[in-house]
Amino acid sequence: MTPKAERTRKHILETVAPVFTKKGYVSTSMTVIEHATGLSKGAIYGHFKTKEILAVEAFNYNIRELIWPLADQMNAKSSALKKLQALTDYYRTYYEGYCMQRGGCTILNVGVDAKSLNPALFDRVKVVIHKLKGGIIETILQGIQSGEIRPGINAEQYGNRIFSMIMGGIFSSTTLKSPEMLDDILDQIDIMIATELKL
Amino acid sequence: MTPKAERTRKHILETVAPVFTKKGYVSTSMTVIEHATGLSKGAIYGHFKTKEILAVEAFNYNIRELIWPLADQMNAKSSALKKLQALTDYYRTYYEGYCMQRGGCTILNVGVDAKSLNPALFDRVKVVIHKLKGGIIETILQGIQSGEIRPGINAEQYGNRIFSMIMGGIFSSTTLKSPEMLDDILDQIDIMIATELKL
DNA sequence: ATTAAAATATACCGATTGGTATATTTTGAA
DNA sequence: TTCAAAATATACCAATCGGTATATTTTAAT
Repeated sequence: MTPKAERTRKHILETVAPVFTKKGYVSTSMTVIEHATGLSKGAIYGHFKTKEILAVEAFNYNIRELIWPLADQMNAKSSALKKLQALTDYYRTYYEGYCMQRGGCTILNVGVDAKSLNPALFDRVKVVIHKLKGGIIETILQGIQSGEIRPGINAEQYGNRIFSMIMGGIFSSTTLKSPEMLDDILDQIDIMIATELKL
Repeated sequence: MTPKAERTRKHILETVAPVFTKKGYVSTSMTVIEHATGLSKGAIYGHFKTKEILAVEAFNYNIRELIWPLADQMNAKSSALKKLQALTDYYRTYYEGYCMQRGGCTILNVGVDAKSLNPALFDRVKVVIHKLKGGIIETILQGIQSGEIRPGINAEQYGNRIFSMIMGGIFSSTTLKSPEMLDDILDQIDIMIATELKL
């Protein structure tokens, strides 16, 4: 790929990704994409064969920028409990740092939007959710092995709980425009970790 | 209104409400509505002035069937703790009883979908959420007054938590098609009530 | 049974949808 | 500087969008 093409491709993805997150797949028309990117349909279709493919790649772009920093922050810690702390800390800055700038939570919005509208995209969301949840579960298991977390703990159960609580907090915060609701849920997760998981 | 008109109006709303919930506002075209109801555009526009009005009324129809049974089940109990138990019990049968038959959770789906697509509808969702949350908060306050719940409890905080956890559980369950995730969150809420709220 | 009104169907409207064929411009190696 | 290839713009396509004017059918009171 030509350097110019690579630049344009990235430009399209980074300007279009938040639009898809905010407006959804169907409502983000090619005309909207033309205006947002300042490019013509010819240019856009030169880089992405269909709108559906563009939506999937935009989602992947969002996830790359969303999951990587989170994984980095978690991996920077060696202790399992500190990794979980890094998780809640990440989402404490999430609302203002990511959500507001990217048209909402990509996982939540695309998860709801693509379910019965774009099967390829919905499959991708499910994979990402499984990865995210899997990371939490793995951390809990690591904590059990290292003696930080109580051995009797059901890692998958708590992984599901933590994930669901974060998603619920994001839904409440974004629809009611009150970041405190997410913060409070994150505090609750911290308490749950300290009182139920911690050995 | 003529009895026939009233029947047709109800027929439209009850067949179209789950479609809007499932496919979202923009993707539910008038052609889709024609096929779903077996009626023509002429008939539909005879009962509802615009698509936006139809969507709002379909949402109200959904909520009427969603919130009323919940309110009934809660009001049937006199004790605050039993009212909260009725809340979690309601959502324990929710996934199979309502969600699956109505194209998903109306509050979650419309909350995400209408946010940047249909302001009138989004305002309605916010009102409904406030009512639902308000009912939980009121119940907690009643429990404090009756001596069932610890006096120091922040009712609004716990109301927000319970609501967010339910929404998060519904999101997880519906996107991953695993009802157990919602059930587990509901168990967690019960535990939270028993260990933190209960006097 | 008649009949005006109410309910519904038909046929159409301009605008917009995703997508494409082709013309034009831009790029970068020679 | 030249020039083929790559990138982008233009102009268009059929299909579908929400909505409406009008014709037809159905209703229900007389």
